[in-house]
Amino acid sequence: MINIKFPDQSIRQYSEGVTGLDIARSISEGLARNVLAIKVNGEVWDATRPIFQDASIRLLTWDDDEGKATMWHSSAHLMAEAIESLYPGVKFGVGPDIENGFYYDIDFGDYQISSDDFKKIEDRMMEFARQKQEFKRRNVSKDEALEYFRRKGDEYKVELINDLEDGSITFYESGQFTDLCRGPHLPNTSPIKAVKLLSTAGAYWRGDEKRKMLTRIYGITFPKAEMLAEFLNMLEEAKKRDHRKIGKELDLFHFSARVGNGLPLWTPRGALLRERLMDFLKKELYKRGYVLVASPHIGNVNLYKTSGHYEKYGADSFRPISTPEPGEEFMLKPMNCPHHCEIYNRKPMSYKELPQRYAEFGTVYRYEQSGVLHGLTRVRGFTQDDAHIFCRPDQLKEEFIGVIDLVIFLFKTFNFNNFITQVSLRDPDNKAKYIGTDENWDKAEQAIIEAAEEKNLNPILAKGEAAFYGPKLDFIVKDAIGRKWQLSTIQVDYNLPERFELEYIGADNQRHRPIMIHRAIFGSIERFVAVMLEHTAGKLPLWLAPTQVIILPVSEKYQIYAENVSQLLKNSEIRSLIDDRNEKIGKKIRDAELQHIPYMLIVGEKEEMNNTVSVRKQGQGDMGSFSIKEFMDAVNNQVQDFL
RNA sequence: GCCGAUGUAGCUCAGCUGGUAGAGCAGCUGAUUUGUAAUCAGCCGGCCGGCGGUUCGAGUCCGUCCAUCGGCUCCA
Repeated sequence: MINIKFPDQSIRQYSEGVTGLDIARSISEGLARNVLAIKVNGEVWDATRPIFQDASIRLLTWDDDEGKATMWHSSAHLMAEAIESLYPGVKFGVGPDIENGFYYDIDFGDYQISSDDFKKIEDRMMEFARQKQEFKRRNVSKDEALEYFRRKGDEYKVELINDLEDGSITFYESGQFTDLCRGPHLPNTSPIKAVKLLSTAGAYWRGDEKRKMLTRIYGITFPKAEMLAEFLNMLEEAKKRDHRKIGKELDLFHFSARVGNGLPLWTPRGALLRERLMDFLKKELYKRGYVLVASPHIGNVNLYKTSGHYEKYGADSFRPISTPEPGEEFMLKPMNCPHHCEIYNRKPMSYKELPQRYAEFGTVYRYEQSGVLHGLTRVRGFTQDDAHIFCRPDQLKEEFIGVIDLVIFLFKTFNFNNFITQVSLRDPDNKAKYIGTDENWDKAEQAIIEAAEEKNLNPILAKGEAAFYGPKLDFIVKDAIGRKWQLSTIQVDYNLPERFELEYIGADNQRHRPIMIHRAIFGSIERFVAVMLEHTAGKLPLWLAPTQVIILPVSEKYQIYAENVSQLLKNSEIRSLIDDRNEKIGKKIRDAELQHIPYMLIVGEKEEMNNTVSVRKQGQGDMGSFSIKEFMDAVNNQVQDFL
C-alpha cells in the first residue's frame, strides 16, 4: 500500500500502481468523469499513469489551468490525427497547448490549406473524439523513435528526437496517430465536446526565420458546447473593443499611408486625450520628486555608439541622417536614456544630490518590421513616459518602492485593478553574460524582490529573463475582458553608467558609479491609449473624455439658451459641444450615447424658463433637472483630483 | 522581412460564372420645431488601393507594388 496525500492534507491508502483515475473513482464517479490529469508531487501526469510510491496529488479538472492545458494538448494531437487522416503524408512540427487553446505546426507539402478546410477538420476531430480514443503512453528507445519517424518521412520529428536523451523519450498513441510527446494527456478523447479552429498562420520551424515556414493552425476545444459559444462571444466583444475601431469611431487618431505606416496622426480629440494623460502624470511626477528634462529627436551617431544602441538599432532601423559635413551623422533617437545620461554628466555630482530623477515624454523612433505594426500598440514613432533615476546603491530599494507606489497609484486611477508582476533575474548558471559585478547583481535582485514584497506584489520570479544590463520588474495588467497587457517596467541598468562613465563624489570624497533605473509607467502614450480604449470599450472617464458634455437643444428655438449654457461651461473649463443639428432629441441622445459622451444636457422650454439643464448621464439615463451652477460644480468636483 | 487573407463613397458593406457601380449611415439642402437611444424628402459623393497585362470589353481574370488584418520574429 502507498500513502496518497490530498490537497486538503488528508491521507488515504491505495495499492501500488493506483492511477489518478482510480483515485478519482474512489471518491465519486462524477469526479472520475471530470478528471483530466493528475498532479503528482508537483508534476502533471496522465490520469492513467500508475503511481508506485507515496505521493502528494491533486486531481486536475477543467477548473485547473493544468487541466485545461492537458485537454488542449490532447486536442492538438486530435487535430493532428484528423489532419493526417484527411491529408495523408503531411509532416508535423510541434503542437503545444497555449494560453487559449493549442496549435500545431504542419508541413502540408504543396497543399495550400485555408480556413475553408476548417469545417472538415473540425468534423473529423469530433468524430474521433466521440470514439473515446485512449491516449496510450509508451517509453521508446531513441533508435526506435528515430526509426519510426524516418520511415514515416517526418524530418521534423527526427530532428527533435536527435536533440533528446535516450531513455527519456515517450510516444503517445491515440486512434491511428502516434506522436513524439512528453505528455501528459487526457485518459481518452471523450471530454472534448466542442472544437473550433481559429486561424492559420505561417510559423518558422523552430522560430528561426532562416528555416522553412510551416503552416500553424490554431484551435481551441471545450468540455461543453456552451463554453465554446461563450468563448466566441468573448472574441466578438474583443473585436468590438478593438482600439483601432474605437479610435476611428471616436475620431481620436488616424493613419495615412502618405505620412507612412506605423506613424500615428492624432486628431484634435485624440491629441486632447494625450495632453490630459500627460498633464495628469506630470503633476504626479512633480509630487514625487521627479524633474522634467527635454532632449531633441536626434542625436549624434557617436552618442549611440557610446550607449551601444547603434549596434542594436543602427543597421535594421532608420538609417542615420547625414549632414553637409563629411562624416557627420545623426540618428533619430530610439531611446531617451543616452540623452539623459549626458544631462547627468553635465557637472560633477555629489552623493547629496542623488537621486536625480529625470522624466521626459520623449518621442522615439524605431523601424519596426512592417509585419508587426499594429494599431497604436506597435508603431514606428511613439512617445514614452520615460524617466531615469540615477541613485546610489543604498537608495535602490527605496527608489523601487517609490516607482512601485506610482505604478499602483496610476493603475488605481485608471481602474486596472487586476495585474500581475514579474521580476526578471539573471540566469544563475550563466552569470558571465551579464554586465556588472556579482555583488551588485545580488544586491539589486535582492532590493527588487524586497521592494516588491513590501508592497505585497507577490511577483513571479523569472530566472534568466533579465536583460544583460540588469534585473527588472514588470507590471502586466488584465483588462476588462481578461486580456493581458504589459505596461509598466522598472529596470536596473549597470551598463549605461559604465559606458557613459557616470560618477558621483561620495561622502568619502572618492568617485563612485551611480546606478541607473529606467522606468516607464504607461510604457508609451500610444500603447496606453490603446489599452485604455480596449479596457473601457471607449467609455473614457469624465476627466479624460475629449468631449465631456454635449448640449442638446430640444429644437432650434433653444439654440441661444444652449449657447449661453455652453459659454458658462467654457468659463468653467468644461469641454462641451452643442448638437445644433435639425434632429429630434431622441436622435441626438442616441448619437451622444454612441459617442460615449459622459453628460448630455437637454435644454428646452422648461430649462430656459428656470435657468436649468436636464442632465442625462451616459449609460444611465435621465438624472433630473439641475441649475447650471449645480451641474458645473458636480462636474468640477468629479474632475478636480485629476487636474 | 516571411506565411496566409483582405483592399469598392468619410464609415459599414453588397456587386453570381468578365458587359462598364449599389445600399445604409455620415455630409449638404429643404420640410418639420421636435422632451430622453434613429422624422421625412431630395441632393452631393467612387481613376472599385497603385501600376502593368490578358480581353472587343476588367471592380470581377493574371502579374507586380503598396496598405491593412491574422500569425512568425521582435518589443513600448
